[in-house]
Amino acid sequence: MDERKLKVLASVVDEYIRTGEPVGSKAISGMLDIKVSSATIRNDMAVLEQLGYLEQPHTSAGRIPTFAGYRLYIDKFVNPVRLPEEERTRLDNMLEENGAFTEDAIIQNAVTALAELTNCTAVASNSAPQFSVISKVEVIPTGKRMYVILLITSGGNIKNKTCRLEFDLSNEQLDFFSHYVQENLQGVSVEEISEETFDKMVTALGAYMVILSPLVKSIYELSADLKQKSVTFSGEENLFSCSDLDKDEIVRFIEHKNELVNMLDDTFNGIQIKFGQENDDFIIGNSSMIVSKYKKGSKTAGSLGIIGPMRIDYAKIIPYVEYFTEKLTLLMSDDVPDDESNK
Amino acid sequence: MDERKLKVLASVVDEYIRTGEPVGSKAISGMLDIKVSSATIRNDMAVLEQLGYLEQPHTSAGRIPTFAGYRLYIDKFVNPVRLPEEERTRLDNMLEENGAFTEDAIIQNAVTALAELTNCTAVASNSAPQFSVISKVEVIPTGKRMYVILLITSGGNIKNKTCRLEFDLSNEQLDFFSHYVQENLQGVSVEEISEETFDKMVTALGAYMVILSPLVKSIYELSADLKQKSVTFSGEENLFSCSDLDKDEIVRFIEHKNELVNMLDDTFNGIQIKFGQENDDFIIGNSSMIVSKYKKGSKTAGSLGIIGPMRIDYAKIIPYVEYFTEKLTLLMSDDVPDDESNK
DNA sequence: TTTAGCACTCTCTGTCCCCGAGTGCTAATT
DNA sequence: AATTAGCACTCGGGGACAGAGAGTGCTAAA
Repeated sequence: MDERKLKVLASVVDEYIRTGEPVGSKAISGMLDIKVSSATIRNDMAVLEQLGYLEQPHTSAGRIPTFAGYRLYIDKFVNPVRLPEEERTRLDNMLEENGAFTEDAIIQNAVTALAELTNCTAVASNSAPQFSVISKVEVIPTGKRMYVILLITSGGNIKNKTCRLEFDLSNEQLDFFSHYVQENLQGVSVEEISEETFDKMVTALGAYMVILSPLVKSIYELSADLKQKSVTFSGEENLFSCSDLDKDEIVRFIEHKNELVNMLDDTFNGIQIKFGQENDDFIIGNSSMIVSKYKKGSKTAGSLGIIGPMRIDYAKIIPYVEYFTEKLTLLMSDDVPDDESNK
Repeated sequence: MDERKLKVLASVVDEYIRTGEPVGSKAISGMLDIKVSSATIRNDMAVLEQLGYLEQPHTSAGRIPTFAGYRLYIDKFVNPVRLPEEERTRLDNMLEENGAFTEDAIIQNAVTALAELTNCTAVASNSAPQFSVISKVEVIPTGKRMYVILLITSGGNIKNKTCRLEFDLSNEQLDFFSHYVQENLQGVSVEEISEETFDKMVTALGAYMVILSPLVKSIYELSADLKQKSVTFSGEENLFSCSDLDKDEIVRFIEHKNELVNMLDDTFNGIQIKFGQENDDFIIGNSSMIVSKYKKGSKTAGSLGIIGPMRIDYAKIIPYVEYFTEKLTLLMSDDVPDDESNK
């Protein structure tokens, strides 16, 4: 593969990203550093087409990049810049806006910021709660036979659930139950909680289970919630302003957006770029997803990235995604409340 | 206004709702119970146009209803049916799905159900928390200098906020503060909480404020949250499948959906139907909003309804909105946790 | 290997024209 | 006075057609 042919490919992609129109040989010959005629470019483009990097919408039109063309372009020609220092501190501030001390809030901030910065749809998966430790369990009576169960993790995630009992609960019984769950759940990592944990609990509670089962069930559900990967979105509207994307596909995508969880984490480390092929069911054709993973301690805790058109300024966006995931990794690992100093 | 002319108007609206095409005189003459020629209908339609109930997209097309035409049609011809008993119990179940004991959860269920049933976008405003009583305030230490403030209302609304102190807090200080806020906020209605409440608190805490101010600030923010009207949406995607609505307007609407709060409650009691005029900025042209209010006790607590195309089956949807708001009024007023029986 | 030249292809745009649906008006009918 | 039949008219939509323009592939020369 010729040096010049690569440059031609790059120019086609650049120009196509800029204008959205198929690019002709004449336009290219005018913008290359080396001076060659349009006929030469035509020959090169024919070869690039043969190799599968370019295609023609119809005979008398210019060329547009194929998936493979974009891929090669990104590999060879996109050099993400390092964000300048002042931009970094600006982003840091965005992440910590509104006193975001909890993992959820930080991720929410990251997703919101990313959507704003890129004018794309930003998305993050988060299974960090799974790698946290339960730092608090509270059973709070709030009314006649009504209780709120509160679970707080070392990452600052807070989950609550209201439940109603079938029978009255005496203060002693409540104390007994509260102590039991505190003893047996506080300090336990979310990962470790299993069916067994609850089997044990049921056994330990014995005859009390008749009364307490809604409470136990709620705790069970909350802990299941914590184990669940969650997905956060921001800027879904932005998709609609990309003329390249099919509105109906966008709607379908938004309706099924939660199914994205699985594919989000299905990546290697580092920046990943995926294209929306036409045959993928709930992914938008001509869309591009730029994601990277973040960690909590040594474990991958989730992914963060954007979804936009394939015709997008990769060089500008990649650094943002990179920086945010780096930063999330830091914040997840260091900046979480330190639970050994609990009261 | 002639009896027959009214029937003509009704037929035009019916037919236009069914087909989405302008309706001609011939079609009408074939579907009226009285036998009249198309020429007669033409004369009637000309009058109806003069009166502002119908309009013509262009000279050689049929007529379509104007806003006034729809309005008259709804007033005179839409007789909402009473939902059959089995449908009512089905809806009741939808409202209580997933053990929805809290106001928020019930409203969420109502909105979701309404969106599903009608294939429209459902929306609800909720200022019920404002009319509740604070039933619990908890200050929960969760880590080094980290605390969670928890506010629970009699309606079962739960709000929490994590905050970080600048200085260490001793157990005694924490107890003191916890007791102070419990004494002074529990049992107080959310409405009554004001700047004064916090002025008093600041005075009472005196020198402690240096340490405690983040906690006080958090409580302040949480109580402000409770006072705030919130809006809940469901089924935004559904708007996109109405061919009558402009996609760009839908996007603009979704981007600004929170601004709907104000206009939502700006209605009389009972079913209200509003049309999206073209000049309204963030409202979708050709859209129709069917809303009704629900109460908590004697006070209006919010509105519930749907947004869809003007060409919609009013007779079918109105009963749903009516039933849900009736039901919400019941649930808000009776079915909330009863706070005088707190532990 | 590159380039100039040329014939060719295909889309896009505008024009023209006709068809059909629906109208308004007039004159006749009930 | 109200209704109807009849008729000329209007307007949008769709198909056919032509010309312009952009871009190509190929050939032959540099």
